[in-house]
Amino acid sequence: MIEKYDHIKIEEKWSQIWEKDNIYCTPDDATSENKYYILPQLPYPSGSGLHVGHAEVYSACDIFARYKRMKGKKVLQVIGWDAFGLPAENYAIKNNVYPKVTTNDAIDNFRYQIKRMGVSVDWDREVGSHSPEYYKWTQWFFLLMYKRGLAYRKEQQVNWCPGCKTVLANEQVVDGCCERSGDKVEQKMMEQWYLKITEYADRLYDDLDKVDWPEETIKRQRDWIGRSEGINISYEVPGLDEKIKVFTTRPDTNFGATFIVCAPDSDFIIRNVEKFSEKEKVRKYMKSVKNKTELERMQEGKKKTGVFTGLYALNMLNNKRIPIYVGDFVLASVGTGNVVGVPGHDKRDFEFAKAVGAEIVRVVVGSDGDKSEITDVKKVQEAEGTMINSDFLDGLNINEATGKIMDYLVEKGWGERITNYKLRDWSVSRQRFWGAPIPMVFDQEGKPHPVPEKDLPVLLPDDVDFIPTGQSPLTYSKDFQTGVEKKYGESWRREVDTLDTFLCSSWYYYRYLDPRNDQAFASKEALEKWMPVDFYIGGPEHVTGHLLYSRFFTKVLYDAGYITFDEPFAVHRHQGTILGEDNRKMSKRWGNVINPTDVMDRNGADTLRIYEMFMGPLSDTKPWNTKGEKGVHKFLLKVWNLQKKVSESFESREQEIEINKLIKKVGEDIEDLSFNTAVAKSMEFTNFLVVEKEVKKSVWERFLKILSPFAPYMTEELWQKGGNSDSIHKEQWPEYDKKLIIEEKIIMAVQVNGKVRDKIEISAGEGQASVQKKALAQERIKKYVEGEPKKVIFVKDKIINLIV
RNA sequence: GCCGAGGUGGCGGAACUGGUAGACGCGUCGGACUCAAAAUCCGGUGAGCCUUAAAACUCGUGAGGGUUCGAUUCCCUCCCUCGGCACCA
Repeated sequence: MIEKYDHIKIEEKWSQIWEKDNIYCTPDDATSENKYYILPQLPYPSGSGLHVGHAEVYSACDIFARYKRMKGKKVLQVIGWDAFGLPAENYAIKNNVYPKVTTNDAIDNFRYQIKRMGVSVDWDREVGSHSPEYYKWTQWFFLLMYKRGLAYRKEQQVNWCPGCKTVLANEQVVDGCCERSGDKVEQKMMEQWYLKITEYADRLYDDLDKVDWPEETIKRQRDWIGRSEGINISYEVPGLDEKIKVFTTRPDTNFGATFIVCAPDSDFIIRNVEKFSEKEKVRKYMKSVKNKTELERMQEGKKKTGVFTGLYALNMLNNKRIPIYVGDFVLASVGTGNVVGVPGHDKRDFEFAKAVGAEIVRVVVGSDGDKSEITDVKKVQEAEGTMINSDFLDGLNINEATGKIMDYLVEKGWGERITNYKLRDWSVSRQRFWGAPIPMVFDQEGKPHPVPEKDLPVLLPDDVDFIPTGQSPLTYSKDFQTGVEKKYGESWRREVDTLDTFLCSSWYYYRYLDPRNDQAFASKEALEKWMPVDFYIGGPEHVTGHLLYSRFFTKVLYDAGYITFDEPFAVHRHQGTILGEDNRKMSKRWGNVINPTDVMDRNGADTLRIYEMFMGPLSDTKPWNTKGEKGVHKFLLKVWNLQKKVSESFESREQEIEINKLIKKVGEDIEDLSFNTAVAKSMEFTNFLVVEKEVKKSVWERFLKILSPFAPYMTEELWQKGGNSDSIHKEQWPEYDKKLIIEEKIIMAVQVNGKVRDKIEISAGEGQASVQKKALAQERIKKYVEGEPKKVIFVKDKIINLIV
């Protein structure tokens, strides 16, 4: 009799042994050739503990890590904590507990759960972004940016969350609301620190060609950067001593331009409003727009409004005078803040033309050949087409015309080719406590100076009142300013804002390489050896935030000469969302939250790992099913019970063939991240062994090996029970024999007129003549085929199709 | 509105470069074990038609069309779901 499968006992036992033997430490003999760096996204240690979504990422990464190790790679697998951030601080405000305390509790809990899952992490390299040893380097990165002219202070309209009482980056505003609290985000003028990510827009856009990321992720990031190639055209404005400049990507339609519209807050308007003959109306309009709240703008939707300035611009292409308007559909921050209106070929321009009564001219004919007047929004022609009413452009298609007129405008000195971006500089100041202090000090005149590197880290003080006032809580800390005057000068003060936590997570993958280094964020040797990350799993929600920022940081490091590569993540994949059993997002509100600890309690860590992989493809959104979880447990039970059939003397060619096929299939599936089918095949194999009388020992041992990345605990137990004294996790991935997995007999479908009518057994590689003869001899085929078929389609080893 | 991903049994999902659709698991039905239940084990299970049963046949991968000996897979049109962006000129 074999003993019962007691997952609790087995898992506790091996956890301790593995930890004692430190079997998952990063190998010393790693080189840049044989290394493999696996990175699960840095988790935020929330108070509610590990989520099944985290467990999915760690399972996938760990299976991959274990597989790579067995294939001879020197694996670095690590974990750390994105420990600063708003939830801990909000909790502190409510319950008056210091964030450091709650955060460290949460980390302890996460660490315990991840260890219990059997994730083969090198715990000596654990990092937390809230430790001074870590944020010293976050501050160092800020100073590096500052030294390179990439960090600057500017007063500007910022996104302000009234709930969190802090500024947000564009990336943290979702549908006009704060992504954390859900409050409607307001616009506010504030002086803030910015990082000049826009300087890297082109490289961030182009270098996406170098990485192996999901196509849609690359596309989304490019859309976010929003590069558009166009031209700035300057038009003379009679009666004004300056020209008006507009940005357009469609200069080909310029013969159809009938007006210009400026944003109410564009530089041109602000500078010249006094000179407008209609200045009263314009001022009134500017004021009314300014008073509009975000909400009112939303409600008004796309309704176009505007007023005439009294000025005209001269379109030098056709010497037409075109009126200049002010309209709030034009955004000051885009292009030059002024647009040229071509109502026949841009819906927004059409709507504006209708609203103010401007002329509409057709200059492009689409594929439908329609040359009629454009009288309705539906007729606005924005697609490909051929130029008309456009002088020397007539007859060209719009792309040729665009090139030609750009050259012409540039040559005449009327225009300048320009690239425009949607990407804005990254606002990094936060009026919150629980973050890394910005390492700057202000002198008597309020001029900022960087804190010298030797004075880092600027420590977060303890004497802080968390009640949000809109001022950073650090403003009220005495400790924080203590000694500043002595160190830097009379009435010098520290910057009291903290850094956006996305700065902490923009470089964490470097710290793992050399986590205890106090001379550098990581040594040159470590960086050279381990980077770039070979495999990175993270959520799709970070495409335009974290992933973009990390790439930016890496490029800055590259330019500063610290590293020799300029993309951090060679391969990146996303995990999908795991829904509750009711197909809704897991939430306390719905009471449908599945807790990984409960799963491990009832069925074990191995079941948790395998079930999460078996649910479906990694990147899919998929619902949890507790019954399915049980099915996986049953599978492990079957494997467990097989141990009694293992026999050293038993021989079986069939088992030999099947295990060889399985080794091939599981290996390939892991490489493709098709963990679900790898599990399915292992189940099939188990079902096959269940009906066997005995199991050949070497087949059994190879099976345990390929199952070990998925079920590290049970396979270790069975491995050592079977007489092995060292860990199964130090074993190599078994090789398969190509000759053995070639099918000898094939069941071939016989089709008549494309419909399957029968199946015959043939030997592999059998020729057409022989197969056809067999097929025609079948009783069921005879029913359909009288005499010779008209035509026969034969694909070797696949199909025979008889056409009658 | 635009962009992206995707629609396969009762459910989660399989299916190589076009070649036996529905692997594997769940559920369900029937059986074994049991005084009984749970657990476990064995067998059936896309729909329809017919039926005591079996065989056979027909239909089936969101809808409609096309290419092909053959389409879940390729092409066109449309519908729906999810995700992203949202006056970006």
